[in-house]
Amino acid sequence: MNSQEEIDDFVKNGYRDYLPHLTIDPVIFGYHDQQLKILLLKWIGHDGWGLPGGFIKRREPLSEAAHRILQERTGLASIFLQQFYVFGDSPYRRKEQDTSELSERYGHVVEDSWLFERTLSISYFALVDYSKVTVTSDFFTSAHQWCDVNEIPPLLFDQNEVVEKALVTLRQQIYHQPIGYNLLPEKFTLPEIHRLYETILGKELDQRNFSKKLVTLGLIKKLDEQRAIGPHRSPYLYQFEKEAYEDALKLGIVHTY
Amino acid sequence: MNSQEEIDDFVKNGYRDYLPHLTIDPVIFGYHDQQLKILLLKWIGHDGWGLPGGFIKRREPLSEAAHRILQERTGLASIFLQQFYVFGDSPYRRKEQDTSELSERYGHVVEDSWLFERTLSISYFALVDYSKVTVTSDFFTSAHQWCDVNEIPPLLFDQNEVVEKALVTLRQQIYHQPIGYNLLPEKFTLPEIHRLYETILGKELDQRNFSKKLVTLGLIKKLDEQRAIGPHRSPYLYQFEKEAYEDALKLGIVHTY
DNA sequence: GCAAAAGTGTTGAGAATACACCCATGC
DNA sequence: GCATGGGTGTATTCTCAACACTTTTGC
Repeated sequence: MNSQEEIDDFVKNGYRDYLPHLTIDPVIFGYHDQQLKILLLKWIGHDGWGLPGGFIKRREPLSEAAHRILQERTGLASIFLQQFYVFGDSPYRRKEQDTSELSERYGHVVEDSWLFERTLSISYFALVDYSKVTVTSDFFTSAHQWCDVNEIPPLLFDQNEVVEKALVTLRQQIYHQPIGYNLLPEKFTLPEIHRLYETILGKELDQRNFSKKLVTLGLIKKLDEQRAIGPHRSPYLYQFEKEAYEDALKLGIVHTY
Repeated sequence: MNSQEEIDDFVKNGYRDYLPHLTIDPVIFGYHDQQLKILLLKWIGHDGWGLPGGFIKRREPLSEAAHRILQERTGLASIFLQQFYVFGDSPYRRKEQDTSELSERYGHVVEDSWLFERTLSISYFALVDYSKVTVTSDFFTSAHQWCDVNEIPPLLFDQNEVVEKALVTLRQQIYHQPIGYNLLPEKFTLPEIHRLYETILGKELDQRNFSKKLVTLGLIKKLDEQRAIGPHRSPYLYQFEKEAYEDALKLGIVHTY
């Protein structure tokens, strides 16, 4: 959607293809090299940064919409993506915010559009390796950044609360969901997954206890291979045991953090 | 909303007051006398039973809408009510189901209405004392029942899945949320809360370990009073410590079940 | 005194925590 | 041989689970 006609049609008639009043706003966590960041976009018509987002097609299953929106924005498919809350306590319309920049870029004044209606936000969070992502911009977004989770600026609407809740949920589920799948190579070392968990949880984890726990729970499996990493001892390689995560989730096994 | 004009206006023009494509469908758990039930309604136009539900007003905060719908249906306010999931993977319209009974009761054929559009369901669960509830019917519902959670019949759409997920969530949160507040008197006995937890969890809990746990966690506090209960030893009274529940939730303290 | 319900403590097993030294590799 | 990072075991504490008898009350 980049030509002037397409945008024109979307602003005027998009509600024919998409459900109004509802957006999917994923908090996309990106991990790389011991840094945990989230993807923020600069939306036209707003000064600050905000979450990516998109609309649901009229006949599109919700979870499909979430994956589509993520893929359109990041190019990534088959990603861990989970719904965690609906934010809908703000009854205001977008129009009551600022529409002048949209009007300016759009070429003429936008008086009314389904885009300005009140929206409820169905929030998902996802985990990606941000070094592998090429963020796609569109007409409505003028910039993007990967922002460290400890340095989130004030965001649009109630989105700081959204991000906070996403982070809490992610941390709660880290031992129940196969969160590392997209962030580590298929075969990885203990130090790698250790750093990943420390980064996501934002605190230190005892090296020996950590590996004991993951192996005892059966979440990972030691392989009979090592990786050469230069002038140091060669670490063993491990693999995820996906079934164990699923069992853990079903049985409600719970761990301390 | 019971007069013919009101219903007429709602069917034709309700979308002016309410957001289309979205319903709030609370799973209302009712506890009384060691029984855990859910409220089911018979909706016109459908053979089977279904969950209660309602629409969100255009300028109404989401959580307010949830409480309003619960109150309209049960008469109860200030109830424990929590959002737990959005179900939206079915892309079908209601119209593709059966509208003949609505047409029949409505007096003439209903060809098209915003009511038949595809809806996503924002699901909440609530806990009430069903002996204190007077269920309110309306034009669209012809009967209601409190149905034991172990004997749920096939429900409309994907609502069996909704109920199942509500029950799992309730059981997971029973030690984190002040779930007993509306179900027990302000001062209650250990056997009372013990029976409540056993009923909700659907299994026996060791009497001694159970009370130790609740007291150790600081969730309840022993009072210096007893209650006379006839020809038996008088049990002590206890009170909830609401702050402890809130701390438990924040700190992510976790228990086995 | 008897029937019915409430109250109370201990033990053993398993899990979580805290903690420090030796090993492998490439230069 | 040395610098760097990886690997490994044990002792202590705490939490969970299992388990049975005595006390109170009203009749």
